[in-house]
Amino acid sequence: MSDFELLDPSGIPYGSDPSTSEGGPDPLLDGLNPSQSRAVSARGPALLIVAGAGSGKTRVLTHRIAHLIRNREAWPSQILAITFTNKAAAEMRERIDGLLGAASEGMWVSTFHSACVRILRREAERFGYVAGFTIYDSADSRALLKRIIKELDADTYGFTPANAGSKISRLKNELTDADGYAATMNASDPRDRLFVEIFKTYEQELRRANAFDFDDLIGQTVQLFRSHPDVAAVYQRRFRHILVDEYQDTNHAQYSLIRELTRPVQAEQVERLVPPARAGELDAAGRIPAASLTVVGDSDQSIYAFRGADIRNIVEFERDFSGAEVVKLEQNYRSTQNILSAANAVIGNNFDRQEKNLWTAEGDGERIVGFTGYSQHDEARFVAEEVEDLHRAGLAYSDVAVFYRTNSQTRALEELLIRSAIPYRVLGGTKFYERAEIKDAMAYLTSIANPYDPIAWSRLLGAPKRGIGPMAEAHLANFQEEHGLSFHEAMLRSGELAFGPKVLGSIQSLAELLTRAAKMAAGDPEHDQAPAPVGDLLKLILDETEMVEKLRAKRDPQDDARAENLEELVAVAREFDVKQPGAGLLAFLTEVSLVAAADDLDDSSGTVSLMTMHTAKGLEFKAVFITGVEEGLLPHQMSVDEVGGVNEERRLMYVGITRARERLYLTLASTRAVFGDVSVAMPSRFLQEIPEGLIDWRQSPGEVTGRGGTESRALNAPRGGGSGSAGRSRRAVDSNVSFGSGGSGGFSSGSAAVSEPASGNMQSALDKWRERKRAAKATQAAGGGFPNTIMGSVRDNGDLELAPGDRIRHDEYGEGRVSAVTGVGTKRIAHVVFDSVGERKLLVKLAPIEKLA
DNA sequence: GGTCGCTCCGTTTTT
DNA sequence: CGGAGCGACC
Repeated sequence: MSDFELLDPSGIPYGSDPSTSEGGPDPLLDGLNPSQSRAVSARGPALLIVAGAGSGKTRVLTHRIAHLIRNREAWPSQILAITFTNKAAAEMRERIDGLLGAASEGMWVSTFHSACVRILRREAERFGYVAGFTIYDSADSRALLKRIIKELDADTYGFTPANAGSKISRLKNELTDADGYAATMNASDPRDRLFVEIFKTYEQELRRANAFDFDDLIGQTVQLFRSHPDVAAVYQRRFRHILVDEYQDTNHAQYSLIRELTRPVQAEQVERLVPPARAGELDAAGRIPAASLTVVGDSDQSIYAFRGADIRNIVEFERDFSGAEVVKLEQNYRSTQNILSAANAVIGNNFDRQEKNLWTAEGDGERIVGFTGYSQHDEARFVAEEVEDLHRAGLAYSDVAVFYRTNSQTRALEELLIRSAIPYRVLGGTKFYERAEIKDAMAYLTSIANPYDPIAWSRLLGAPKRGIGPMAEAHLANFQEEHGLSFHEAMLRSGELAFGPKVLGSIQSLAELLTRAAKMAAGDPEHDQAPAPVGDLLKLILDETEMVEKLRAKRDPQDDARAENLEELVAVAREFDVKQPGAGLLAFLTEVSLVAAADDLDDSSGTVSLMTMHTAKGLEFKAVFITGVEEGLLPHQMSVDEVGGVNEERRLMYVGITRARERLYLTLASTRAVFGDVSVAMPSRFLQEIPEGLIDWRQSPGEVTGRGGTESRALNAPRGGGSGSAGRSRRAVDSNVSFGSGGSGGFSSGSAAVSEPASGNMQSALDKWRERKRAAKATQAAGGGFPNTIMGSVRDNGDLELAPGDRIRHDEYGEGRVSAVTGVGTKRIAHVVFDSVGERKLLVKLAPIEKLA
C-alpha cells in the first residue's frame, strides 16, 4: 500500500554517497567514541556490532539509520529495523524522528512478528489464506491441540496439549514441518507416528480456521519467500538496509528470514518487478544487489535458547556473511564500575565465550548491597524498606525495578509493597489479555474478523452462558463443516437443525448480533459508511450480551474485578481508535496479539517495576533488586540438568546485573515455600563468583543459616557475629506466633508441618477458612485502590481511624507514633515514626497495625 | 444443561 | 496454595 509509494522517486542509487564529502564535523557522529563512530559510518554488505551491555547500542543504531537518511544513501522506506519488543521499536522511531524531524515515515521499525504479519496480511491470498487471518496465541494453540489429542486418543500415549505444543513450536522454529519430521523420525515408534498425526492435523486445522500460530508468522513468511521468488523480490528490492537488534536471540526461522531478505534479486525476477527497476538499482549482471545487513548483539546476553535462539547465529556471523566487518563496543555508559566488575566476574565463568570486558570512566560508585532474609517474606520486607529509603533519598519510584527468576515470586513482593504503600506494577505474568473475561470479549471481535475461526467461536458460545452447550456446539460445527459455511452462516441457518425452541432462540439472536457487528466492522463504502471504531464494536457486544452486568450481579468479589477489566478493555479499544483512527478491527487484533510484556512499561507511571529477568532485557534502572539469588532458583533447578543450562542462567544473571545504573541489590532467602511446605535454600553459586569486596552484606547468608553450616563456608561473607543470632531468635519466635494466630494477618503460609498432626490439621483448616473470608471482604472493600490486588493474603483494618499523635503497634516494626495521615478512602496513608526503625509510610487499610489506647 | 464442589495436578524463562 | 478439570447433583 502506501509504503510502496514512498520508494525513492528521484532514483538515487543505493551506495551513492553524495554528501559525506561535505566539510565540517558530522553532528550525527559528534559525541560518539571511536568505536561507536565507526559503527555508525561503516558501509559494506554486512556489519556486526558487538555491543556489550550499556555500551550505547540504541544510540549507535538510531544514529546509523539517521546517518543513512541524512546522507541520502537511503530513503526511510528502504529501511527495515527489527527490534525485540514493540516498545523498543516505538522508542527507536521516536529517537530517529528526534534526530531528523519526522523522517521515520515509511520506515519499517518493528518486531520480527509484527513485520511478518504485515507481509502475510498483504500476501495472504497468494497461498490460500485470507487477510483477516487470526493469530493464535499459545492458549489458543493449546485449545486446538487439546481437541486434536482427544480425537486421536493420543493422551493415552502421554501427549498433552502443552508437550505436543512445545515440540511443534520447537520444530517450527527449525522450519521443520510435519512431513519433514516424518522423514527423520523413527517410523517404528508408534509414539512418533502418532505425533506426526497430531502435527499434521494441527496444521490442517489451522489452515481451515484461517489462523496462524506465533511460530507460523515467521516460518510461513520464510516459506512464502522461498516458494514465491517474485514476492520475495518485492521485499528484497525494497529493503536496502536491514538492521537487527538483539541478534544473539534470533532462532533459525528468524535467521532464515533475514537470509531471504538479504539475497540479491536475480535478473529474471527483476523483469517482473512493478514498478520496473531503474538502471541505477542494478549491478553489472542486471541484478539488484543484496541489501546491506547490520546486526547488533552480545552473545553474553543470549537468554532465549529455550525458545530456539541459536547463539551460533551471532558467533558465526562473519563466516556467514562474507565481507562482514565487526565493531566492538566495550565502553559502558550505564553502570558504575562496581556493578560492571560484578557482571564481568560472573560472566567470566562462562568458558565458551569470546573475551570481553566492560569498563566505565565514571568511577566505582556505591558497593553492591547483599541481604539474606529468613523467608521470602523477610526478603520482600527488606526490598520494600530499601525501596522506601531510596525514595526518601530522592529517587523516583519509576527508577527502581525488582527482578526475579520466576513469575511466582511476585506474590510475596506484592504483599509487602502493598502494605508499605509503595506504588508498583507487575510487567508480564498473568497478562491482561490472558484473563478469561478478556479472552471472552476478544473472542467476539476475533470471530467478527474471521468467522471461520473455531476457537474464537467456541469460546464466545459459552460466554456468557446462554444455554448453548457442547451438544448444540457439536451439531453446529458439523453443519458448518458439511456445508462449507462460516460459523456465522451456520448459526443463521440453525433452523434447519433439530434444536429446541429455547436453544434455537439463543443461537439465532447470537447470530444476529454477530452479523450486525460484522457489518458495522466492514462499513459500507457504497453508502459512504466508514468501518465502525473498535470501541463501538466492543461496546455493542458487551451491551447486547450483558457480560458486564452479569458479572456485577454475582456475589464473588473477584467478578467485580473482572467487570472492571472489561471496562478497561473498552478504554483500551477507544484509545486505539483515537491513536490510529480508521485503522480498523484487524489492526487492533494484530496489535493485541503481539504485545510483549515489556511493552506496557510506562516510564511516567511513577511506579516501581516488577518483572522477570527475561523481561528486563534491554531496559535499565537507577536501582535494581535481584531477588531469590539461590541455588535452584537462579540458576533454576530445571536448567541445572540441561546441557549449557547453567551457562544460560549465568548470562541471565549477567543481564540482570547490567540493568543497574547506580545501585544494585542482591537478595535471597534462607528458606522458601515450595507448594505448601518450607524448604531450605542455599545461596546461589553466582554470589561466590562476585569478588567479596564488592558486596556489602547487610545480612549475609552465614548470619542467617548460622551454626557454621556448609553454606556459610562456601561464601565470601563475613562470619556472622553476635548480633545476628539475637535477631534470628527474635524472628523465629515471630514467625511461630503468626502461624498460631490465624486472625492476626501476616504470614500464615508458614510451617504447620512440624506440629502435632491432629490439632495442626484443625488449626490449618480453620486458618484457611478465616483467611478466605477475610480476603473476600478485603477485596470487596478495597475496590479501585491499587492496580494489583492480591487475593487471599491481604488483611483489612476496616475503618480504622488514625490521627497525628496516635500510638500504634506494627507486627514487625513495633510501636510508633503517627505523624501525619494523607490520602483518602482506601488509599489513606499513615506516616509513622517508629521507636526502633524510624519513619515508615503505611497503608492504613492493609498494614498489620493496631491502634493503642 | 448449569452449578457446585471435589480432587488432582503442577511451577522456567516468552514473541 | 492455586487453578483446572471432572463428576455428581439441581
